[in-house]
Amino acid sequence: MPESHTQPARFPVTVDVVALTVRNDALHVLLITRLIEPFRGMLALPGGFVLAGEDLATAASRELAEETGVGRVPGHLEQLASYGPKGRDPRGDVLTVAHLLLAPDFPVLSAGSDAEHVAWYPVSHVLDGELQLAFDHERIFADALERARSKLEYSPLGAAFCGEEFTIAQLRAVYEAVWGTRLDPRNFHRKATGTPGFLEETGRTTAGDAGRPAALFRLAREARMSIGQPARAVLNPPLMRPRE
Amino acid sequence: MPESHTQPARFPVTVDVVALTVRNDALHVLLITRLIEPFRGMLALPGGFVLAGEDLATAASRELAEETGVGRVPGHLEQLASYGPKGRDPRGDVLTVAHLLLAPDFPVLSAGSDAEHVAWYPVSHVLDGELQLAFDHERIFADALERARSKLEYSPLGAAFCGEEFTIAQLRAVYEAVWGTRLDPRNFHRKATGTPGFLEETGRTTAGDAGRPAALFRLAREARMSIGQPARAVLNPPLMRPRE
DNA sequence: CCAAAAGTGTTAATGCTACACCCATGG
DNA sequence: CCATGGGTGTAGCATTAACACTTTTGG
Repeated sequence: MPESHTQPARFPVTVDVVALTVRNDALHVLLITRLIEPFRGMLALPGGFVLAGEDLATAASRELAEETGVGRVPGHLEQLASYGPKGRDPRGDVLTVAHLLLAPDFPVLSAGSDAEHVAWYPVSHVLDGELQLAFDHERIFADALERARSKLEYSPLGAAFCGEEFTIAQLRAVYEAVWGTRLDPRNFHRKATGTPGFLEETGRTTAGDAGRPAALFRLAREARMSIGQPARAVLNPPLMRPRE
Repeated sequence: MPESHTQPARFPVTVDVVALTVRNDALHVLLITRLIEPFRGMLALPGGFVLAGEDLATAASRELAEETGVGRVPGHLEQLASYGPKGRDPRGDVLTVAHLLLAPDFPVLSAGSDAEHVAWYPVSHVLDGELQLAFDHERIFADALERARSKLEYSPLGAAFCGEEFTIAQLRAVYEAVWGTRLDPRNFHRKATGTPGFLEETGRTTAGDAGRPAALFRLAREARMSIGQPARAVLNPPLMRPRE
């Protein structure tokens, strides 16, 4: 970090969050409707300016909490990448540090902070162009989706979409929704339960649904560290998504 | 990117680069010796402030070129992650966007820009604590190393450490240096040459060394896109590093 | 001819895919 | 007792790891 010849410029820095969840077996993304210019009336990723004395992860979860009206945002938050500062905001050069949240479905209290409408939207509607995003958020969203998809292969973070306890079928539904593929239930079951350090049996089972009750699992201790925290538990060999 | 209640703070933004290369079969990292406070006399990653109107990748390669005295920096440059802005620089809150460069061995012209000594250092000396880095650069370095190691598994970027043309043995030496493991030459050869879309035969061979001459290869067209550019060619199935 | 490095063949172990089959529950 | 989903067994295929062996050069 040596000094440059030129005066160091100072930039406004924002955090934007691509929050993903699975509801009704479909992947959804959290979007706000902008009520002010620029891009008034358009959809955008939730986010906001980093305040003085604040860290990136702090800013990201603060903004999310403010805009969704949730006390503490559940799930796994991680940094994605930074974009800019050149030419991505008509008002001037703004650097944004994008983040990725993988979360269980949680209700958003729409009139969160400053009258910006927040809601979950199906990812498919963004991908097929039916919903358009402001700024360069479409690109950030695409990068986030690719990151999420590849994370499921080699990390236990698929479970970040589930609650504390979940069945193998629920976990499989996550993989199918994120990857957009069908997976063989039997082979998935074997792979998920057979991977050391991934899942832990709770001993309890579901009841009330059709068919045989399913055993409930939770993330194993070592894997649980990586939800919300930077630790790196790894699935080895990876759970590979089918190619083309 | 909605407005916050508070006045948006403005931050100085730097780019830091973890430049890696393989020389003498050992992984090396490019470091500068700081000649000014803070951390005067200590080693640090090359980098500097992002200028007004500049993009992150531009700033990173500009700083690298300035500090090494090289016209155009060779190899593959990609963004790693952002750190800060809180509490990482004693002079105040500075956000840094770290980058990763995988490059063939190139000479650094030491009196590059503003009298900061630049040189390649063995990665092992940083890992074992013999060399200590300023700021939070030790952590950034660790993240970069892990990124480089995993990139070799599923991307063709190992070739970014080689020149235009290279033998399979040279490529294998890269993998061994980065991963710190030995690989079976025969199996590596088969895997490297047998992976579709990875390598392309040039038809030419080496001469003058001991033993049978080796065939020279270059990256296949589709894989070459990902050197220096954001494209994502993928090795599938991955070339896995041995675990523990 | 010998040493050295490049490159090929072969075999056993491992992991994955596909699918037959059994298990446990609700209606 | 049947439909529904949970869960296990197993055969065939692909990939890998280990290593014997052949090829092609320089000395």
